[in-house]
Amino acid sequence: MNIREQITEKLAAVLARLGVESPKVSLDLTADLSHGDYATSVSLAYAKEFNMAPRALAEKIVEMMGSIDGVSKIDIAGPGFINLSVAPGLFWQSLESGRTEPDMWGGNASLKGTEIMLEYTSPNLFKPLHIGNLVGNVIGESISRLFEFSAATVHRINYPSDIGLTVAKGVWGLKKTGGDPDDIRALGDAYRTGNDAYENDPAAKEEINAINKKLYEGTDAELNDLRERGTRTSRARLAEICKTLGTSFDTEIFESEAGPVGKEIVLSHVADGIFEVSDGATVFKGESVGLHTRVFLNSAGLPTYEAKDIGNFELKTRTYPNFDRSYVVTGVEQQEYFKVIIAAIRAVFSGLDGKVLGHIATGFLTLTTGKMSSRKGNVLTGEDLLADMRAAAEERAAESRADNMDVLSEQIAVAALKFQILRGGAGKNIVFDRERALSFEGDSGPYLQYTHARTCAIIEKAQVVGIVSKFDTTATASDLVRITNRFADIVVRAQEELEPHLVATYLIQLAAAFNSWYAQEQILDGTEKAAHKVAIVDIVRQTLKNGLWLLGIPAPEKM
RNA sequence: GCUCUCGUAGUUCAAUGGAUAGAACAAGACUCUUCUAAGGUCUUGAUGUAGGUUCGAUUCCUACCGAGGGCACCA
Repeated sequence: MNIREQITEKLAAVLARLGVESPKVSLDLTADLSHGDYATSVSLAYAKEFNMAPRALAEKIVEMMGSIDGVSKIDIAGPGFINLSVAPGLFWQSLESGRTEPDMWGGNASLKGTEIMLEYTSPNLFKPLHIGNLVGNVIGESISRLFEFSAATVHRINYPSDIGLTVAKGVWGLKKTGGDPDDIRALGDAYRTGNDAYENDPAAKEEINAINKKLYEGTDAELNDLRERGTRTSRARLAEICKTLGTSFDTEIFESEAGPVGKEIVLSHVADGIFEVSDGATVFKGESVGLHTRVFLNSAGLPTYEAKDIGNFELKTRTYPNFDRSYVVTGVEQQEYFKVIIAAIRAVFSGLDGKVLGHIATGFLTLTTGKMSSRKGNVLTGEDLLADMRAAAEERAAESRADNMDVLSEQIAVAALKFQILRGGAGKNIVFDRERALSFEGDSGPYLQYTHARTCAIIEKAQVVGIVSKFDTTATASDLVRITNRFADIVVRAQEELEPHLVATYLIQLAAAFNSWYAQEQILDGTEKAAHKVAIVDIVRQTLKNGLWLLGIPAPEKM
């Protein structure tokens, strides 16, 4: 039992003795370190129930709690908060455990034995990676890692669209341009050609619709071949980008597979009334559960996106029948859509009681200025954005100490991009400021990387000088040490709330505290205190490293 | 029309119903003969409006104003 649980339990016991039935105990990390490490407002919350002044109740609670092992100080402050300070010895003990098992530092086992399916990224093949897909990838990957850091088994699932209008536009474009379907550039040009034609040329629109139909039927060998090859090319490109971004999927489910499966399931649940036929279409009436009606099979009998998602779910559960939770990460615009889909899934599939089915919404990414540096002058793609970051990073990387400039500039670019996406709440829209992201200053991914690289440099130098790092367990705990030790608490909350930004803001706080300390303190000062200070640097280094990993941001050792 | 998000310094973001609403950027002033200045130190500056619930509201409720999304055969 950790200190937090001990305090919570003791508080609950005291309240119970005072006569509160099933007391609610809040125990928070203090916002201000001068208030101690943990604070509770129970005395304010229960003051009225006891008809006592909050401070008087606080005094009574504190008196009844007596002393707690590992708590060095209990204060009553302000209107009646009870502030608790953790004994320094406990910090050193905790931080030391982080140095003994560095990869586990900050992690927990709260989801041990839990199997989680997480679907994210889900791009349209034949089309360059959209910014929305990129945002989904970044957030999905980070949430995956948060789960893994709580000892869950995570299955990363990609659900690419390999059939439908987008593909038809690309295939039409390939025929028109005569482009090589094995060449990613030709494929991009073909898609753009098809997309423009679809919007501006009515005749072409009809041809594309016809191609779409034929592709669904799968009867035209030439079209099938173009689709096949284009899909392969596009997937290869996607794999490269995912590698850069640090994602590796366990399973891919294609829209073309999900369609027929979903259609069959929908048809088999018309008789039992889950789906009904309305105006020739097969629909799910969401109104009964406060939602809206959606079409699952259109009047031509073809599966819509809705039915495909039913099929997708079926295919996922065939692969991972023992899952406990299933999440899909997509843009907020699909929030209402997924409420209906989840309701339909719960109606259709049995055995889902007690299982979590969730939709994680990500905000839109827009740019501050109207000027986008799109390569082709129209829409800024996820790839363009990454390339932009990369170009700027190369300039900085050239002045660095890194051994491999190419690797470093890519790492910096990924950090800059991901941090911008992960610094705010997951469902909030992201206003991407290119100038700021490219400056690599202030609160940013590269700032965190730089701080990490700085800690690495100190550790390396300490080794050269021959210092054996070791905590002085009699020392008092500085703010930096106390902040560092909060890592595990932050991780738990971020995982429970599915909010990577809690980790991001925490790391900024940690890095700022470290850099401030670093500026005042000579670490390798030649005294016996150096061993202690190096140990602190080492655990800060590990915290930054593990925290960056949670965000999916690489942590280079030299910059 | 119905419905879901969201309105916090000039800008971009924080604040699990709690203490003095935190950062960063921008502006200005300092700071590298000392372990990485992508750093550090200091100064200025904000809760859309009106009510309500509460010991306490940026947070919860209602209305209004403003921005964006969704609402049947597209994905």
